Amino acid sequence: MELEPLYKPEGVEERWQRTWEEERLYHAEADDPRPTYVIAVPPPNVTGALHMGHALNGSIQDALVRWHRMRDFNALWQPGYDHAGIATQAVVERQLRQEGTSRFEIGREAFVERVWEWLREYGGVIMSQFRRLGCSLDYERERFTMDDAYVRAVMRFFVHLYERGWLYRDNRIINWCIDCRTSISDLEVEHIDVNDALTYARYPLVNGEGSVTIATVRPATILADVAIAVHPDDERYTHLIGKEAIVPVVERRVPIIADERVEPDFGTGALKVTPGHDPTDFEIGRDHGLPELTVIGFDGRITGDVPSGYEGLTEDEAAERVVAWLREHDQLEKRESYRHSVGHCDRSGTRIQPLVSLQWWCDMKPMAAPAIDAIESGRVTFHPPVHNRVALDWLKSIRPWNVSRQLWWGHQLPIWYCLDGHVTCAETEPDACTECGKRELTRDEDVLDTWFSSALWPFATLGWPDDTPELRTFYPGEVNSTAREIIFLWENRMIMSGLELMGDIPFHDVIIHSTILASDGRRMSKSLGNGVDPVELIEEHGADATRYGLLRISSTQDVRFSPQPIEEGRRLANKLWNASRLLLMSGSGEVDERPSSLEERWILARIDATRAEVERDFAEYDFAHAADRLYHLTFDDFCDWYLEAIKPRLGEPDVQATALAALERLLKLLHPIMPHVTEEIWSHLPARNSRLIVAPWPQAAPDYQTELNALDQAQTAARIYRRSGVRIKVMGDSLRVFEAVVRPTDGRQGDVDAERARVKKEIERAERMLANEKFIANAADDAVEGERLKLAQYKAELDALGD
RNA sequence: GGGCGCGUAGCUCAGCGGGAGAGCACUCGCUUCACACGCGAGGGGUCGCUGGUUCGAUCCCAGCCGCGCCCA
Repeated sequence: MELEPLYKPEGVEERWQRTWEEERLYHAEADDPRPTYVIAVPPPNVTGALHMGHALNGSIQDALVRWHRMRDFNALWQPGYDHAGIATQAVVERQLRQEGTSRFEIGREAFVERVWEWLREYGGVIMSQFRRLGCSLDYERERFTMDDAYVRAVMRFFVHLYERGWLYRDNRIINWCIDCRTSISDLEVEHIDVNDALTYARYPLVNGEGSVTIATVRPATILADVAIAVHPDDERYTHLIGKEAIVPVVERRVPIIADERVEPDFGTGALKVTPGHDPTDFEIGRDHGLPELTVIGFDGRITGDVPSGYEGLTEDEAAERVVAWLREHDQLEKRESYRHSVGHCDRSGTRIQPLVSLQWWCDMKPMAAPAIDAIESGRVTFHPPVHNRVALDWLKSIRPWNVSRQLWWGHQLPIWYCLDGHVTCAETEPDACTECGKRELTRDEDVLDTWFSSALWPFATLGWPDDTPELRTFYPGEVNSTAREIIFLWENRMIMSGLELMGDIPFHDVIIHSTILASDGRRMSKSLGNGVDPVELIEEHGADATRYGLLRISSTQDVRFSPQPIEEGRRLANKLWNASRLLLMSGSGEVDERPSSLEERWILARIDATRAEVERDFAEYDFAHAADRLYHLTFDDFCDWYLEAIKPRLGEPDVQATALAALERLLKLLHPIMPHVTEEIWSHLPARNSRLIVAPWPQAAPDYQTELNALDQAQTAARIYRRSGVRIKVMGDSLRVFEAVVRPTDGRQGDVDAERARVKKEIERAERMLANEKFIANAADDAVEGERLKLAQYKAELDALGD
């Protein structure tokens, strides 16, 4: 058989990817009677390209899916995309801008059509990149959150929540992004430290009784002040509670109130209350029945009932004018520099403008309660387990969710208003107002938060709300795997919606994988330009090597990217390839376990022990250790010991057959991590007409377990000989293995005394420990036993050195 | 402000109560008929610092010093 001495993944990998998909080996059927194993891929953004997080997460999920497929599960890995409302709309709006037009000029219908056009041309590249990584997603089942069927599920969900009374329209404070021109949820706000100025302003008390000084980072919002608040226990201000102060510039009389949310240590301890433009102030305002004035509009400019000259200014311009006013009126106490954390839009990076706006809100508390119970009872478990608490903390302090977005791309709210302002909520366009029967209805212009639809992913992709065979077979799934920042955005919401709509959790285990940082220790980001493109890694090293390398570093903590583990994967693929070459080129015709010698029983025992360990690793989602074990099994045990030991007998049919059987076991263990090279080698095995991807995972082989230490003598002899040239006494099979592997040369003179001295030192150490009465008395039994065992081994070694 | 995590070999990281590990890098020796993307040998670490618990601490506890993340 002719095989290249260097394994080249290019071509081979694509060929198997095509074959697997064409032979529908990725596909799962709903009427398959076997137990199911289901993972729904976290739907990537339809506009995006594969990044390192996707690649790692894909490697993790594919390893699990392939492993279960081999273990005879009906394994479904559900693919698809979300529509990424803000991101997609932004891309198309930019295109329109370049054409000199805008969405407002072409209108909503034409705009949405443009988005679809854009998606047809440029959208959805990630699935082809997942294919190139070897991910065995069931591509026939690709779903999109804007599919007609999916839209229907979203509408059903909305109406369901509305009928439950959990959806309501209210003027509340929102996170407004001036660039995206929409509200965003709390979770899409990123807090960044910025340098600001803290302005101390004196507010005179009514009736000339002095003044109270407040500190603010946003002087422009003084225009919307409606109160001064102090902490009820703050003795400096107790005498002021109940009195009134006069807001600068606008000369408004406002009450001085007491509220525990005021931080006495911040600034002067007196807080200007601006419910219209600050989340905490908004809460205080609601509790105290204060008005909610807004003076900054959706364009970020001053608006509303403000003194002349302010309207139309930017916030900074207005702030300057306010400060000038304070200075002129001797009400400016001081300004000092101040560094603090400020909310920014995580898409555009723009500073968030909190403002009060009429939006649709979802009361999350009723849905959070069952989700809390699911996690606390262990029905849903996060891995690593620290994240259980992270998820629970968020659920327990959950706040109303602003679900409407001022966009055109997405799921338009199924809400219609009649001329009298009555609200009709229906899955499809109603004929008339349900309250007054008027037939003239206007649909709410807003669309839903993208995550509102993503929350339905584990069951909407399976056909919900219809009662489909897929839904009955594949829900609930087993696992969801994602990045840390997605815990609240997605995992918690899927758990909530699954429990609410399906009456069951969507999955049992949530894997939170590590974040792969750039080599400088910072997050990979487009703006920093420090990212590494996984597609380039695949092209350079192969998908197998990339998968191996990513899994190898997928520890529980964040890890800096380095190409070394991927190169390690490439070497592993090459090693495996060459080990197979050796066996295949020796002209074997059979694959059968017929172990007759020490080293044959030993390698089968080693492979089987590793099988058990890898199973445990996979079950614990510890892919780094699984990869490491398989690397050392291949290099050290299989190649350096077993293959070297049998080389002199490779011409014997039984030896060949056993070796191929051992190789077959090894290939199976490696397949979930390195599917391509293993399938390629598998295809070269004699009489092969099946595929490794669906080959049965090796069964436990208890027969071999007794041989795990069989090579100890030969290995000890090899270690000593290679280091010092000293040959110790070895007999029987061990001697034969020693000679085959080490190939000792005659006449090499070793320093026996030095070796004896080294072993004696070890013996002394062990004897010293065992002579310590407190050690014997206090240490665990197996610790003591371990020392006795080591002592015995060293004594035997000394004996073999010819004492 | 609240919470979580991390500081172990030059680099990237395992280990987390009983003799300091892996891969890469480095040094030396091998073109041995599967593989030089290989084989063998080796150098290199007061396991952030200071205390404490323990027969025994890289591992547990407390404090400190650095670094990072999440939430508000």
